[in-house]
Amino acid sequence: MRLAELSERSGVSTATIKYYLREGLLPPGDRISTTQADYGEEHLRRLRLVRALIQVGRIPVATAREVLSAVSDDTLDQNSRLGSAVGALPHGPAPDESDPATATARRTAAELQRRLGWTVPPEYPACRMLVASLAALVRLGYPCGMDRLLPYGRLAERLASHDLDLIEEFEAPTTQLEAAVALTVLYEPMLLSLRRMAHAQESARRFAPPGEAGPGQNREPGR
Amino acid sequence: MRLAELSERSGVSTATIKYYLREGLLPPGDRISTTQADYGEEHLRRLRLVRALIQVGRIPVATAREVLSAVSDDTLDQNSRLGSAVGALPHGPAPDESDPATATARRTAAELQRRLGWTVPPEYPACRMLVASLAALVRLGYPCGMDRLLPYGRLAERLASHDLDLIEEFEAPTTQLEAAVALTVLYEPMLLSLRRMAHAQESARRFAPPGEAGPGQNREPGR
DNA sequence: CACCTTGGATAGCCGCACTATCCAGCACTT
DNA sequence: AAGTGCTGGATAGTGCGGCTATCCAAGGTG
Repeated sequence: MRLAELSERSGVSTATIKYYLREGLLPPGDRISTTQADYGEEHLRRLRLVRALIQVGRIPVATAREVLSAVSDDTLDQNSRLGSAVGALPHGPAPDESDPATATARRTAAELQRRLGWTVPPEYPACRMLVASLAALVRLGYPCGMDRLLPYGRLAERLASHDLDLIEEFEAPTTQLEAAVALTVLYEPMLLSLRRMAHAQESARRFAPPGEAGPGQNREPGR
Repeated sequence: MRLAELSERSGVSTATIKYYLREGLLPPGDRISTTQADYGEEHLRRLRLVRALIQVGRIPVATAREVLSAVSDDTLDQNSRLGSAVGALPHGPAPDESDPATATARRTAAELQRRLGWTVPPEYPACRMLVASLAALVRLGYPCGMDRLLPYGRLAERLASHDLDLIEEFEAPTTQLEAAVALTVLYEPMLLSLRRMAHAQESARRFAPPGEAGPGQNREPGR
């Protein structure tokens, strides 16, 4: 199919598709002539994935390119590719080493891992992200003792186990990797929205006057 | 204290503090003379909160202003303030109504709520965010049946219950609201990093050759 | 009294994600 | 065979968000 059709079927403007092609998020189409190229179903799939990562997963364009190129990097084995892809995801600002709260947070994270029996190395991006988040809480004076963190950790373990079961259902290596990335990234907003909904629900249950039916009202959505 | 000292103690440049003052994220200091103002510990606390929301929670400046002004809006009762504050948080792009996947996602979300016994109204921002995430998964052809979603929902319930226990420990109404916002926003990156770490851990446990100790290696952190 | 700092206002910068304009080469109609 | 309208590629521009730099006059300081 031509660019215009790809655009129509995906709902993405031709200008934006050209931009993604330039940025290497989408492989170029098969050249038919000097001024014409052909795109297949595979391009459509990939484009939809890119859009989902960028719009729903809120991943920067440059990051999406890194993630996707790691997925299809056939110089690495399956495991390394997954590591590279997930490691390339954004993971927030680096912890501020000049802040004493960071040191506290690092100790807390290490202790948490010990209690959970985890062995994720501290330089792993997700681990740094954990330290940065904990440091922010410490700095604000909110308690984040083991009693708070352990339940979160155990729930995370159950989520992960559940996610990997799902991923193992895919057979083809690249499909499996794509699924791993898509599920890591796209389940994140889902998980967060479920948590916020559960907050609303539970807070209504606890605090609302008996007459009211649902959670409290909210203001207009931002975007 | 003066602006310079506030800057030094918070680690935020004076230029940025001035910017926050302009944007209404920080109340103005007590004017001592035409050219001098005095800031107290409360300003420092608030500034740290703002920084955490923006840097760790990745909330846009304009949104942070809305959230914080809702927290201290004394024309509303406690419950409405919480609703406004959480409702003002970013919740991603609106679902694309022209896409049939959105309709599917909406039905799935409704069914999920029914099965969980939740009654969060569909116009609630978190609910729209859920629909948008589900629609993206549907569009990509990934299954998201009840068997996948229910466990996530039940885990979210347990997280929420745990979070509200923590929030109830705060006494003063405004402190409690601040805590609610801070914990909603700042626990999100923590939860996501724990999930990613658990992925790494579990994936190493399942797939790594017996000799290896920890999860697979990753590339350099982005920021 | 000379000098330095402060807070306030304004304008500028940078990165990111697009978007608009041009252009020459096809391809399909008539 | 000639017009006409699309095609893909290149390049430059736009809008926004989050700062950052510069300037200024009024105060405080030694």
